[in-house]
Amino acid sequence: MLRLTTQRQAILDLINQSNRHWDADDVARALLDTGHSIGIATIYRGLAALEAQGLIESVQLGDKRHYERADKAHHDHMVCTRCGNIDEFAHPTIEALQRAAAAEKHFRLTGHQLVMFGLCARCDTQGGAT
Amino acid sequence: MLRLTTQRQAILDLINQSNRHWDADDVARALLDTGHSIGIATIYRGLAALEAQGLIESVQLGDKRHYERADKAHHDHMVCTRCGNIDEFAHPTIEALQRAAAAEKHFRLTGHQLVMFGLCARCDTQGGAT
DNA sequence: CTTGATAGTGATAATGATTATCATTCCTGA
DNA sequence: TCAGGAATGATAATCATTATCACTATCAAG
Ligand SMILES: [Mn+2]
Ligand SMILES: [Mn+2]
Ligand SMILES: [Zn+2]
Ligand SMILES: [Zn+2]
Repeated sequence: MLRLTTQRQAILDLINQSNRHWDADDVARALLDTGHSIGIATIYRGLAALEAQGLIESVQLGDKRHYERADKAHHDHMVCTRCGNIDEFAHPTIEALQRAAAAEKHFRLTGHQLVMFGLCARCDTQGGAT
Repeated sequence: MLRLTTQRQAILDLINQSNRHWDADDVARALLDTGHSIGIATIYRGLAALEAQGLIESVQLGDKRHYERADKAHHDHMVCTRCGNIDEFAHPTIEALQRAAAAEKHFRLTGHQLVMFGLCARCDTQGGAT
């Protein structure tokens, strides 16, 4: 049975009280900054345990796994390749077409991941060249 | 300037004469099996160099980068979580809707990656349970 | 044909995110 | 109170990929 320990509660609170996407290191830094003492291994285990319980969700972006609140409707992500910002979008029609594409190939779809890369509005406006 | 050395030619031939997706280790094993002697570092560099020239393309699947021929039209991937098989599909409407979703958020789209996970037709038919 | 500059190779060390170990501590239910 | 499972934290281990570095291949002069 999953124990909601002090450490796990701290991780969960941190994530639930925000609207962003956190990797393990983000969480570690934030908790240390707020006076918590928690080992990095515990953070990894805590994140995995919380996700297994459906209390948080995650996306694999590049080589890092990012965690976010689970109380949001399904959505996909747009990642700014300049500032790293992660925005979200939902598109029911795209989802439906995915199911159709899977069905057409007799593929039993269990999950998907759609990531769009590019420049967020802010980065696009500002720095064009290097 | 890019030199198409013996090693790089071997990598390129291997990939071009196949229809599958190769990670660095796949390439290493295949080349060793056919009598080639090539260091793993050279394979990584060769794959990167060939991709930079547009001679091959790659997809990041999980924690591994997979390379494939570049002479195919754009497509996305469906990965069987049981046997690891990677199938492909193209869906122009999904692509168009992605551009629309990006435009709506004033996001300058430069690339995307759509991966569907599930069971391929064969795995779905056969083993249901473990 | 010698150079010299530059690119490429291969063995191996280093990196960086994540997992595994393991001794220790915390909880919980009998 | 106590035994056993669950969790923690420090640290070692993994694993794909990169970086180093000494050495070799290529090529364009001179
Ligand atoms: Mn999100
Ligand atoms: Mn492909
Ligand atoms: Zn940005
Ligand atoms: Zn399969």
